[in-house]
Amino acid sequence: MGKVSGRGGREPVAVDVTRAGHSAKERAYRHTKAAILDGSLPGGDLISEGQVAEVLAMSRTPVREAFLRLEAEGLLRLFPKRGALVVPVSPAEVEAVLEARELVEGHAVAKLCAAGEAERAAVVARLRDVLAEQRDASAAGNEQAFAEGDRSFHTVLVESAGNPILSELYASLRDRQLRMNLGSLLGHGPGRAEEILGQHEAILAALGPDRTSEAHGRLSEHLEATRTAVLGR
Amino acid sequence: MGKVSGRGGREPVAVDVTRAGHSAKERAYRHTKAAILDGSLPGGDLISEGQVAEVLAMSRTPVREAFLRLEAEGLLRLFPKRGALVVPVSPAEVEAVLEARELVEGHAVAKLCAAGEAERAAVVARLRDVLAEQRDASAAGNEQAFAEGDRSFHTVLVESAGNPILSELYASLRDRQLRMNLGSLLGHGPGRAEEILGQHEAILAALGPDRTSEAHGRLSEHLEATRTAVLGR
DNA sequence: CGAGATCGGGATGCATACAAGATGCATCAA
DNA sequence: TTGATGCATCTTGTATGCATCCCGATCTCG
Repeated sequence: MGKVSGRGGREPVAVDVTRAGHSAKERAYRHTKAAILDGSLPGGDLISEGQVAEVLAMSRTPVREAFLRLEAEGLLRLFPKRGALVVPVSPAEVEAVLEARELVEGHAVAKLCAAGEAERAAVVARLRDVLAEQRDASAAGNEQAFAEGDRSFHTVLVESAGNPILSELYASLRDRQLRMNLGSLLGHGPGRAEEILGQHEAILAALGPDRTSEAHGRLSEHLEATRTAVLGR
Repeated sequence: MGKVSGRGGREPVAVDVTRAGHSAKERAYRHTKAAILDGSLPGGDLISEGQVAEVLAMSRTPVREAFLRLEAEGLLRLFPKRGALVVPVSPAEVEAVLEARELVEGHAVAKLCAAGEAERAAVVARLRDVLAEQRDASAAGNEQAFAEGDRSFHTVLVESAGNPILSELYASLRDRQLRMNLGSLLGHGPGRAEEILGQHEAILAALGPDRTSEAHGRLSEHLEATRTAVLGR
């Protein structure tokens, strides 16, 4: 294991566990995706395989595959012989993403409400843990950790439904929304964090048998707040 | 897939693979996808880029990209340095697909019930057209046309919600389910076709304001029938 | 006889080469 | 001045070569 390739020095060989992070394709994918999500590559930009390949010191081949994958995720749009367009975030897309989110999360919530006592308790426990972490992050003023906690909360919720297809879709939705939050999540003050925490708690508190519609309502309120926050109000 | 506008409707398929003029990548994609969906490549098979490339008389590069795309759609699973596994259809996947379908279609139905009179009437008119075609196909014993009509019916329904993300997901779900229907849709007699037509009519008839739960119920019944049919009962 | 080393075939991962489409601009004719 | 045309250049599409990796069959040794 850990053979140094014949060409020039590569990165240090780390543990070879399932963490497939050091294939060129993966690096190209992560790099480009990160650049799109954090706003380094603004929507509307036209980028080329060659650019990225040069920056990452690799050939166009892995970059090409990364682009293809990003197109499937809806972050890039490939134009034949012209280049790759960083899909701009439109209000319509914001709406579509939030609608899909509400649909998927609402389904998970409903399923959870209808689930057996034991299973629901287990999920609720995990949600409480995440919520506690998020509360700590908020208190510490750690925006990054807070955002991750937010993602975890919703992800745990969705995955409790046990449907891989919906989970995967949801992950993609979150990624897309990340781009939209750029100016809004960071721009709003600490009051926003408190609001989010409160809404998460409300959802959590409403999880229970025969309370489906209540839980769904709380979720809708939460996403509605997100909507107004993202749309810049 | 299949744009309804533009080129003529009933066309002898089976040519689109050999049709030059499309890119090699596209040909590789269609060829492989068709082979998976129609059962020529059974689930569990391990195929290689080289095989397909040789059959289609092209290099591995476009085939590689087609494989990547098919993996994103959940039809292939790529193993590093090993090959591409045609994902076998498991009961769990059937369940996941049907659950997701019900979620998306149910959402569309609910939205349609809540929509304005004019818009709903327009969609209903289109659905009636499709249903009529499907009825004709059934009467003519044209399995192929009947299946296409079925697909159209549900697709029109979903697209009426106006959410591209959900529409795209739905298309992918239909593709996956196509594989599951191989032995079931064709195996069942004409009684099944009548049943499907009746359920489509029932859904159509239940579309209206304040009838959301009724329409949803009809839809659930329809999908439940599909479930038992697909699962071999 | 069994367990580990070894070797060969097959497949992928990536780099590189080449061809062709698309675009913008300078040039030229009317 | 204006519009058409040809060219330089950028970018992708595809082919091909090589290195690497994985797996199974065989061989060797205890």
